[in-house]
Amino acid sequence: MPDEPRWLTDHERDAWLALAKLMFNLPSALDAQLLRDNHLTLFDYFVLSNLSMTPGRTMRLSDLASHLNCSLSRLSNVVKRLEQRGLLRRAPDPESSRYTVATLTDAGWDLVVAAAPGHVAAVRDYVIDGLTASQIDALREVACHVTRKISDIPEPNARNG
Amino acid sequence: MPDEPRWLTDHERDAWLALAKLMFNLPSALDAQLLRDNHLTLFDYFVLSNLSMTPGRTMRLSDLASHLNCSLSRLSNVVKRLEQRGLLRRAPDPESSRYTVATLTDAGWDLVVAAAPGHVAAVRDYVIDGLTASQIDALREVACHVTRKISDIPEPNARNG
DNA sequence: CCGATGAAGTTCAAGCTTGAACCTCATGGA
DNA sequence: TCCATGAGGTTCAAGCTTGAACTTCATCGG
Repeated sequence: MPDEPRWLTDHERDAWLALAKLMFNLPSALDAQLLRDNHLTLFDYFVLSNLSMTPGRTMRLSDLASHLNCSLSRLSNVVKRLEQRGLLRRAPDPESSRYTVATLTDAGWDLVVAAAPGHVAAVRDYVIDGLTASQIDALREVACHVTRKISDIPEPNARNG
Repeated sequence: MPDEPRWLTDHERDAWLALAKLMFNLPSALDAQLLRDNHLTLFDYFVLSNLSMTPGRTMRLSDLASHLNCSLSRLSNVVKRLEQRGLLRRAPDPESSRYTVATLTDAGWDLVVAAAPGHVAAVRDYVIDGLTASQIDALREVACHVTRKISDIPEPNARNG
């Protein structure tokens, strides 16, 4: 427990609160568009989209999970539902029967193709359009900084000095 | 349906994917710290923190809900749990019996005071520290831009031109 | 060849969010 | 006075996420 915590300055707090608001509301805004127009959550879309960009439209579930930074448990549930809807198929990996691969079906491909324009338009509308090139640059830098810090997770409370 | 959607450039896509990763993972990282150290979710913390900064430590639920950009239904559930834990109390608003106000208890205040340093340290660690002043500025501008676009929601698909 | 270890994936219970239905209270019109 | 309207809140069912327990498969040591 530190003697005197380093509180945020006004400048920092404004930035943090704005980011927090974004973090709370952007996912549901993007979910809403995809659910309304394509009956997909953003997470579903990312799963299908990742498969669609892979040669063979096929990935191991464990690779997909680390790409998406999600638990295998969550992915397993989502993939099961997507399979029930006929958007992808699961099969044991022919190269090593201890993996499972997911393969996008034609219906899944068609759905990604149909959903992409609306989704990209929403991303443009909510995020990208209206920003200058240097703001987009700064956004990328800041977001990468944050995700790097998060995935490090060396030991949040390490204070052995 | 647009003839040819305006896909993202590489530059734009890098920024968007980084933001998406942040959006998916920062909430759980901050939740994890608060849950581990104070048995609070980030949303719980915001509720208590908002009350703690209000004169009288009291707010109407509907005001709280619009401050937090959340549904009244969600807030009602969360407030019920926080009340069961003795962190706040609900009561009809003395000024107009059709409102309900939530008031932070002493235990709730103590918990916010105890939780704040660790939470701020996590925000610093994951987000603020390591950014330059101009990056913090850009973060605020970009995040405000996004939240403004979201809360507008004039008509996502309006294309009557 | 056999058992131990560990990674990949599934399942289940518990908890949370959402949206719809519902209740209550205040206001406004007849 | 009485009913209609509508905002504030609550509740309930349905769906999703999480973490733990469990199964299966491959690798490694004896």
